[in-house]
Amino acid sequence: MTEQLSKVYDSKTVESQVNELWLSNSYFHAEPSRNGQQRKAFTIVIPPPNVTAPLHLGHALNNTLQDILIRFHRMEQYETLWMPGTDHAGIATQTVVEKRILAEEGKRRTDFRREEFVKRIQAWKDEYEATILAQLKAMGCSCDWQRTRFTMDEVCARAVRANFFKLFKDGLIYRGKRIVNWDPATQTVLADDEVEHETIQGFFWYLKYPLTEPVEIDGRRIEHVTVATTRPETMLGDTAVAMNPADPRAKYLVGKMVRLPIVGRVIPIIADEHVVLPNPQSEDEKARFSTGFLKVTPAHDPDDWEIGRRHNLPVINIMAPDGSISDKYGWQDATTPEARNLLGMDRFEAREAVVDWFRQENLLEEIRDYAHEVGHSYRSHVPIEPYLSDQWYIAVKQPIPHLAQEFGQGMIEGTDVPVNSLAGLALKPLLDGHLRFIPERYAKTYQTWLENLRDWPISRQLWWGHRIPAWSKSVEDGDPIKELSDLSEWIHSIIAETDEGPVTFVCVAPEKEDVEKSIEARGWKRDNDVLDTWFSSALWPFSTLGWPQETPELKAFYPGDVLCTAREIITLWVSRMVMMGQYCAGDIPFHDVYIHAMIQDGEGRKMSKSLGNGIDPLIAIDSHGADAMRFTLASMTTDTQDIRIPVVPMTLPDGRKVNTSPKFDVGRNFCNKLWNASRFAMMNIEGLDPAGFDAAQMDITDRWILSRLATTRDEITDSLNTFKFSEPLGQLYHFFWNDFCDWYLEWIKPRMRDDASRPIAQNALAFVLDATLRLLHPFIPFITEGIYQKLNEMAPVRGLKGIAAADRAAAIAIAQWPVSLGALKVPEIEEQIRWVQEVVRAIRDIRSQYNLPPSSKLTASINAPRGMDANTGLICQLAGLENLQLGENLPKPNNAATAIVEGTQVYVHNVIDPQAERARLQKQKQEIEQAMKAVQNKLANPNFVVRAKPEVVAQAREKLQQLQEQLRTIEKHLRELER
RNA sequence: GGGCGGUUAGCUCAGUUGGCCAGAGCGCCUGCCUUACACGCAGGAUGUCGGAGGUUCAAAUCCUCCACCGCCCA
Repeated sequence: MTEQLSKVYDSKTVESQVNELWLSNSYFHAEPSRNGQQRKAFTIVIPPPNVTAPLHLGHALNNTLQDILIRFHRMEQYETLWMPGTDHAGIATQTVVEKRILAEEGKRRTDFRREEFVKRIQAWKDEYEATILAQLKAMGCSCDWQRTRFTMDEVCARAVRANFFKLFKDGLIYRGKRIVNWDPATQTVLADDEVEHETIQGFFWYLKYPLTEPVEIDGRRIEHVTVATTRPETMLGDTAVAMNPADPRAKYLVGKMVRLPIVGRVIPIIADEHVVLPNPQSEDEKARFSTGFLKVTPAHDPDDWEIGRRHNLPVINIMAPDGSISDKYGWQDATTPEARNLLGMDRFEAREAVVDWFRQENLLEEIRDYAHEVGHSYRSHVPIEPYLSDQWYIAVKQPIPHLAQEFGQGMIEGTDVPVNSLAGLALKPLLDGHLRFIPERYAKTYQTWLENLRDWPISRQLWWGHRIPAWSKSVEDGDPIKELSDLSEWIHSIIAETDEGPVTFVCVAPEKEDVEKSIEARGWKRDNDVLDTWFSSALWPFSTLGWPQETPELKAFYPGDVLCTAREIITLWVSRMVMMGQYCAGDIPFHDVYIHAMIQDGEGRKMSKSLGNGIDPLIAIDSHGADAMRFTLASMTTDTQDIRIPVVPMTLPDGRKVNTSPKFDVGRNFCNKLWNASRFAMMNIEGLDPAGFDAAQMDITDRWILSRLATTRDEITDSLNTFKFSEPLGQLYHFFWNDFCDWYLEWIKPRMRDDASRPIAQNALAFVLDATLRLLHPFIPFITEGIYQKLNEMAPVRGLKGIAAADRAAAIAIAQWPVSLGALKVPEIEEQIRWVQEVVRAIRDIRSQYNLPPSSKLTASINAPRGMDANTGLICQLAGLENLQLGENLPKPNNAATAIVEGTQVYVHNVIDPQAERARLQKQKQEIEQAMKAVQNKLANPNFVVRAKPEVVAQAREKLQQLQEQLRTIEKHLRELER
């Protein structure tokens, strides 16, 4: 005798056994050679989690959804690849390691040699990579683990080098001086989208700048102009004061000079339309706060940089990269004692010192409160400093001539984006409908971002990342590139203007270490910076498959199918993958982008470390099971953009305080129910003989459950094909819990004790259980696999001879998705059983209201049309009747409670409580009257009868008729009670 | 500032192109340890569909305005 399922469902045991089974059999390994005429490929690349920290609940959601799609397609017999891996997350990882080393050892990054420090980060990466991969496995993710990649491993590094060289060769990479978003804490530049904007309660300081000579305006003697600023310390770098030419004072002041306080620099007043005219009544806050005079600091403000360029102003950088005031980076006239006093101060210290100085000198006119948005580093969270620096850029709107043939040329209509530019390569597929977002609304985010895209700064002043493969030598005597003529085949060069004068940069082709060595031997120096993390992430869909080599994997699995990610990633990552996919691999990396919701706590707040409201997926798995967590997450996934998961604190046996959520109970209860129903089923299919099945001998409940199964199967298949997750789970929940457990299993019990009906029931039961497990498997893989394995032992063959087949797979993970069971759908049977259920419910209701215990057997009769009497047994069984008569025009016995079920009357005999019965009937009467009133009002409205669709009117009339009939019956019963 | 989303039962959410008395799960109330399951079974109660206008025979659903909450982008 085969051992039955254990009495209690224990998620931990099941999960570890099943993981062992899956991994030892490599069921998730995708093989390019299997992909061919018979099998289509289905590919998803994982959004590689950052090695910065363990996965959180958002990752759990993200990966659950991907796994559902992957398992569904694998069961549909696609050659399915889910490419796993992790991201080095340059700045984020370096920052956490720096923080930890500072906290634990009191050392800073600069106390280490570069290689040493990178080694320390590498160790961190190794630890977290292992943690993350283990977490994914614990969640049941069916990734192709043998292909696990890391954005900085050799394979990915090769792709990065190849792409950089390709871009360089195409002239898309250049060196530029720009005002960048500078993070003084981590001392690196940030891309626009790495800057977080926060509203800060700050001030506008009004500073008086003395004119070198007083000016008379309308008889008033003007000795100074007042500028307003939120960053007073930057005044040290002012090189002009600007005013709007439309300002009436402009004609007197433009061209005059002011003496810059503290520094003593004499700077001009210039006219520029950028300056906002003052207007105290304006809607525009800027106008209300404006004095009409704008201090211009080209080195420390992007707008001022533009003004500076228009007016050819000097650019004076007064800050060191760490944000302190310094005369070592371009500030040459810091000669006054006041100015020298500020050197070395932090920017915020300097701000106070400058304001103090103005106050003491009576040059501080006013201070006004001002709430404004200040950019903060998304990593270090310190305010961003607009900072002038030399960086590497990618030209995203520059046409690429050699791509014109394949992708076309000219501007995309209504934009300034050339079709054959990088931005165009990403935008066009969306406009052409080849790239689709689900939900659709997110396409707009993508589109708007690409249409307004600026060049992409790709260099980062970090040690952790792909070091930029560019070498430089300054252009002192002649052209240094000449000395490399022997290597010209392997290098490309550009000349750029830098702080130190013109410099030649060369980029070396990938895998040419000898060339690198050779040029270094000739005095060329490699760039110290690394590439933006997104540069390597952009290549992920094909770097992981071996690009630039033409590997079998690349041929079989590129382009992929779906990308599943969060919405804040659309611009950072999705767009760049499409861009580079087109540019490098000649096609978009996926055709569907599924954007999932963000998980919030019960109050609608983002889960975060600082709020302490996060839930660790491993805790959820520990307390409820991985399947339960997945079930809950998937069931909450509709197309809204947030999902709220109430968070409650919990203390573990070991004393740790952690968070969990009662929401996971939903999933756990479902799994428990599934386990027990399966256990019950298997107790009853022992000794099942497939040959003993005869479709002709099935009873109506078999036909009904098969029909429901077939319907459910089709609904779920459609839902999954349209990226719905909550809906199919709801359908499965209803089918399994209500149809299968509440009704079918109850009806089947007596048949299992009867030798004649047992073989039929057993086969039907085994088949339905098998199919149900398959349909559930993508959502709750562990438990379904665990039960399936047992089912394979108990009943190795489970087809229904002559009407339905079930393939015999060694594991449900690779078993076939149930094929269409359309022939088993019988609407008339579903309708009949629905009526039976209604009758049973009506009798149970009476039983409950009269407090008749379940053990008491009742007698009932039903006024039913002909043909329903076949089902009396089903009703008796589940309504607890010992006697039931069905017939037309049966009289209502005395002392019977009555119920009306869709035009038929149900009498439960010998219920002797006239008062209670009267109350019941009165209540029903009221309900019916209320409903009638609504319908009558409608029909009384001539406009309704004339204008509404005829079928709607007919429906209403029919409804009214039914209600009238019901009312008459109730009234009759009420009258009878009076006697 | 621009864009997007949300506001439906105590909680978390469904509600297709307007059309039966607005649904589910949890929670709540009543009764049950009915030999698969008390993480269960049976039954029950619960809604001014954020507010105000409008369109329509008919609005949770369409339009306008407002309020509040949230996210993304600058």
